[in-house]
Formats: sequence, structure tokens, C-alpha cells
Amino acid sequence: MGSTPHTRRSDTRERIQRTALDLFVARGYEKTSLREIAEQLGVTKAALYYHFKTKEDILRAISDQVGGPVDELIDWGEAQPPTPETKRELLCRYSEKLRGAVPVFRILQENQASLRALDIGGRLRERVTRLSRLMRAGDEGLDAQVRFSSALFTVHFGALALDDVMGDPEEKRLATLAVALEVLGTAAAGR
Amino acid sequence: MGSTPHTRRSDTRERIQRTALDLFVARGYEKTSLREIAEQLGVTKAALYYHFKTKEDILRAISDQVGGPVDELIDWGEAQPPTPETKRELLCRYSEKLRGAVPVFRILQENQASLRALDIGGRLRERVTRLSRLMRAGDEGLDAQVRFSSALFTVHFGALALDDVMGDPEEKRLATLAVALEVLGTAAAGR
Amino acid sequence: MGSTPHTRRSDTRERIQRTALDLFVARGYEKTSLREIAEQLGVTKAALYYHFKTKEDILRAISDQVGGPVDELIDWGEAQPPTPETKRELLCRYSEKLRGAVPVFRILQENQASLRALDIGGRLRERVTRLSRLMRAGDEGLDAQVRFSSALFTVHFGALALDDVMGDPEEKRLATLAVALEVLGTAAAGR
Amino acid sequence: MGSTPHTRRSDTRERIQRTALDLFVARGYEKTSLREIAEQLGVTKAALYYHFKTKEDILRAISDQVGGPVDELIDWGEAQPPTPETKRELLCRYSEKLRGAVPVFRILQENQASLRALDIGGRLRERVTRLSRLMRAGDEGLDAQVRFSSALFTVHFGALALDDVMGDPEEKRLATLAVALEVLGTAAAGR
DNA sequence: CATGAATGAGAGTTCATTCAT
DNA sequence: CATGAATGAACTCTCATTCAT
Repeated sequence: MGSTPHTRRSDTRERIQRTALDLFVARGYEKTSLREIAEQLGVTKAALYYHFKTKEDILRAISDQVGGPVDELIDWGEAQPPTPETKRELLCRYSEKLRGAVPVFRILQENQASLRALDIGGRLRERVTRLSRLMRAGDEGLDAQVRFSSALFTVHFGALALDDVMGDPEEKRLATLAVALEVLGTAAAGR
Repeated sequence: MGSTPHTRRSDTRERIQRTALDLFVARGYEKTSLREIAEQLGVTKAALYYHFKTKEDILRAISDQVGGPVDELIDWGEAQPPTPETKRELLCRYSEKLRGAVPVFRILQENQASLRALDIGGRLRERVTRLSRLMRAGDEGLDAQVRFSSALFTVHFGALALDDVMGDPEEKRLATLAVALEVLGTAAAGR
Repeated sequence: MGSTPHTRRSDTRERIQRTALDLFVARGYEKTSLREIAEQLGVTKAALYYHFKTKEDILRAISDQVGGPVDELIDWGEAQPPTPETKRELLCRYSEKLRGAVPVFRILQENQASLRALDIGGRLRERVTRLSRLMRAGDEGLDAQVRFSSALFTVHFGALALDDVMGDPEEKRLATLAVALEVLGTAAAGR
Repeated sequence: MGSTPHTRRSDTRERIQRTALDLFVARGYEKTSLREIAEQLGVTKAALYYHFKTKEDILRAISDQVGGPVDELIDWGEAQPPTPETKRELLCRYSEKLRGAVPVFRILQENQASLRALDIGGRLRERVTRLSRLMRAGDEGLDAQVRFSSALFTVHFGALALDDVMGDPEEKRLATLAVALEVLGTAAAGR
């Protein structure tokens, strides 16, 4: 009845991305070979190379799914005054970015060592640096710095750790965020 | 003339371990080849095989440097009553184990994806599970669980993140621990 | 409006040939991929296949730019009496064929090993054989044979070697030819 | 009887070199795959990599068989006064270097295009440049330059071309050299 | 005329591992 | 204790080529 008549145009690129994501999550970036990706997809290795220039390029495409949004968030943050309120807002928004992209964050997290040699690793590190600077702005004390890190760890790793635990995802996210804000709050309000 | 008569026993084994640790930290477990380790050490690959059965075995030896102590900690915890005090004590002791073994923890952390296929990964996961159970004992609420995770993240990742930041290590450790205890405290005391 | 009405016939075919020639000279036949040719031309690889059946076919088209003329020269030579004058004339005419087609000769020269497997290589070898026979006709002595070879080397490689040296091309060509004729002359006259 | 008791020590490196030489001559450098070399030798590809770092490295080892001697020759030449006699001597000695190493020179000659990208190509070009400078020293006229080139072509390509022609090799070499000296002689004596 | 998508074959290279000495 | 030599399996990547549209 006209449903997807011949949408074949080229969803292949996206299918590669999806399959690669699954395998990278399950077996790690290094341990996943292009042969595996191709086989699981029912195409040849060469087909992957038609759509992506290198293996790293596939990872990059996946990584960019979250890289872009997070960069926007940081840009926004750098345009705001460095008030406690801004910092709280940053945490909230970061938590939202995490939602729905957990597998991507997990790959970046668990393959950190492999990323180091790749330029993706550099970009990732840059983001962390900029985020750190943002949060520390205006208060360089050790206690404040620890609180910031702790709050960010809570949001970031909380999302990853609680992902495969039963319960309503949104409820878990809000609980996590609440604790993070509490940790941060003391420092930010403490001024 | 009496000091360390023949204590050489197996100098090489330890030198391999140290070199491997350095390289695993710098380039990652997968990306570090036995050739590199051997070259940096000035021996042949075959020599490594005299001291270790496989590459994984080298990693295992490194991992065991922290595995043992942490297992002891967990054993101790499971023998205690599940009071808030016990939980605080666990955090303190875990923080102490971290001190001085940061590179090893870093390897385990950053090569997680690679470890998954190895049995080291299994043991690691088991430790996390047991630790979780310990902390949650007596209070299964979502808020408490989040607080526990958050406190542990703070101690664990705080140690890794603050390692390459200037400042007195012990001071940083105590500040981190203080925040972690604060996060935990509310939940533990909330009973 | 009347000039070159539809003379476009096959502009692309020639552009492919020219681009391929440039790349074959610069990077060698084997090392030049169809992708490179296509990219430099702003078309797709598949487009090349519309105009040429295979990669070898492109090379053949280029090679034929000189193959035809040289074959004519040989045909002419075989129809002449084997006098010294004929041999001198052959050298002169070969020198003229070289002029303006240096890049093509250079490709054939520098990619000899690659050509061996191709049928172009066979044809090339055949030409050399026929030319040799022509020059040796009537005098099979070792000295004469060496002189012939030497004269031909002088004309052939002289054109290639002096190409990227400053100076008036025609002047260089004539100087080269003079030496070649001198070398040949003794033998031819020696009869 | 004591013949070659267990000379196994390691002639493999040399056997690889010999086999590679044969195949490079027969099929060209690019068209010869490491698989072929290994198969013909009855070892694995990996064994080749135990003895040589790259494919290029095998070629380099082969090329160095003539590279060293020729470099010595050039060094010698540069230490002499630029007299006609020196130039004649250079030709004679070059001719002697060629004798017995024809296959190596042939590889370098016929795979020129492939060598260009390799650093072997650079070294080769450098040798040619230095040799050219040597011969031209003291006389920069076009005629002299052409004569020098012609003489060198005669010796160099003569050796390659006459190799697979019947007749006593040494006799052929001397005949070739005689012609080369004659060509050169006029220029050198002409002063 | 030309493209987008894909393929099969094979390349060079690296790795962890083994074993006789 | 340690080495030199070798292997088998796998890897990422490139190439010339095809074909439906």
C-alpha cells in the first residue's frame, strides 16, 4: 500500500553505524573487527570502506552523535556568567544529553585507552577540560573542585551504572541529578 | 657483605611487570605489544614467556596487586554488621587502597572494554557486585542506592582524576573522602 | 554559431587520457589508481569504465600515441634496402618521433616491469626486436651490434635524460642525434 | 664426512634475498607479492618479517649490493682531479661494477617508477646526479654533456641489453666499453 | 553519459605464541 | 634463563571491476 516503496537509496551508512555501535558496546572497539561488522550486516568489508574512510571514521561518526550536542552545551555555558545557577543548569542539561545516548557514552568511557591514540580522544579530552574550567570558574578552592568533580561523576557514571538496573529510567535520572545538585549546591551556595 | 645475598630470586619478573604497567598506562593494554615490552626492557619476547604464560597473565599479575587487598576489604566488610558506620569505614579503607596504586586502577578503568573478554574482567565485575551488595545492605531505596554509587564514584574516580593535578596528594585524598562521606552520610544516617 | 557544432564527440575520453598520462608519469602506472584519475578529473571511477574497458586499456591508448608512428617507421625501414644510409635515416626519424612524445616514452621506459605482464609489453618488445633486426641487417659483427645499440640508446635515453635540463630542446635533440650518428657512422661506413 | 654439519644457523635471510631478486626480475617489484616470495621459499609471510622490516627493506638489501660499490666508486672519483683520464677510468670501473650484478641493475632500471616513492629511489637519483657532476667537471658544453651521457648509456644499458644475447660476456663487455670510451674520448681529448 | 553502491581478491603488516637450542 | 627463528591467524585497507539505475 505504498509503504517504503524503494527506500533503498542508502540507509546502509546508518546501518553500519548502528551495527558497529552494538558491537563496540558488546566487544570493545579494538576487539571488534571490520570483518565482524560486515558479516553481521551481510555486506563485504569493502562496502564499509565505501561509506567510511577508516575504522576510526566509523567510531568518529558514532562519537559525533554526542560530541555535537555536548559542544553546544559547553558553548552555551561559556556564554553565561559563572554563577552557581549556571553551574546547576549545566549539570541538568548534561544529564539530559546523556539520556538516550548511554551506549555512545559507554563506548567512549570503556575504550578510553584505545581512544588516546586517535584524534577522537583528543577532542574528548578537550571537552572535559573546557567543562572543568567552566565549573571551577570563580572558585578555585580544593573543596569546590572536588565537589564539582564529584557532581559530574555522579551524573556521568550514574547514568552508565544505573542503565542496566531495573526501574523507571527517568525516575533514576532525576534521583541521580538530585544528589549531584546537592553535592554541588553546598559549594556553589557556600561562596 | 651480608645484605641481600641472593635475593635476586626473580628480578626480571618484576621488571617485566613494571615495564608492562608503564606501557599499559601510556598506550593501553591492547595497543601495547609484547614486542614493545621486550624491547623497552632489552630482552626478547621469548624471555617474557619464560616468566609469564600469556600476555593476559602479565596483566593479571598487575591487576592482582590491587585485587588481593580489595578482596580482603570486601571479606572484612561482609563479616561486619551492615551499620552506617561499617559503610563509612568501607569507603575510608577503599580510599586508602587506592592511594599508591592509582596506575593499576587506571589501567583497569581505561581498558574495561578489553578486559571484558578476559577472566580478569569477570573477577573485577564480581568485586563491584559484592561491594554494591555490601553498601546497599539494609536499605534498598533508590535514593540510598544513588548516594552509595555517587560516594563510590567520588572516591574512585576522584583518585584517578585528581592524580595529575598539582597539590599535596594526601590533602586531595582527604578532601575527596570528606565529600564522599558527606554524600553517603545523609543516606546512612537517614535510616 | 557555426564553429565546432557537435565536435564534442568524446571530449572526456581525451581528458581521461591526458590526466592518466600525467599521473602515470608522476606516480607510475601501478601506483596510480583509477580512483586518483577519476578524482583529479572530477568524475566517478565508473565513468572511466564507460570510456575504457580496463585500466590497461587507458595505458594502451596512451601507448598507441607513439606505437602507431613507430610501427610505420619500422614498416618503412623494412621496405628499404639495408644500406648505411637507411640506418642513418632510421635514427633521424626515430629521434623526430621522440620529440613531443617524451612523456609517453618515459612511461613505457620507467614502467617496463609492470608492462611485462600486459600485452602492451609484448608489442613493445616486438618493436625493439624488429628495429634491432633492421639495424643489424648485413653486418652481424659484435662491434657493429654494440654500435647500433649505443646509437639507439643515445637517441632514446638522451631524449628522456635531457628533457628536464635547461636549453633549447631542438638544439639538444640535434646535438644528441649528431653523436648517435657519429657512433653509428663508423660501423655503417666500415662495411 | 663433515660437509655442512648444521649450517642452519641462518642462511634464511640470504635465501629470501635471492628468491626476491629472482621474482623481482621476473615479475617486477610491485607485482611480486610477499606471499609469492614466501611460498616459493617454503616459509610463511611472517618469516619474511622476522628478517626484514618491510617489503621495501628487502629491495633495499638487494639494491645495496650495488649501491655500496658504486658509492665507493663515486667517492674515489670525487677525490681525483677532473682530467679526461679520470673520466675514462670512471667508465671502466663502472663497467666492472656492472659485471656480475646485472640482475640488480635491471631491477633498479625496470622498476624506476615504483622506486620513485621509495627512499631507494632518492638515493639512486643522488648517485646519478653525483656521477653526472663528476663527468661534466671542467667542460660544460652541450656537446660534451651529450657525449658523457651517451657513453654512460652505452656502458649501462649495453650491459643490460647484451646480457641475454649469446656470446662471451667478457668479450661483449669489452666491446661495449670500447665504444663508450670512443664516444667519450673525443670530448675528453677535445678539451 | 554517468553515478552510487557494492564486490572479490588480495595486498602488506602485526600479533601472541611456540620450541629447539 | 634466555634467545633466534618461525608460525598461523587475523587485521586494516586498497584495488580493479561490475551493474542497476
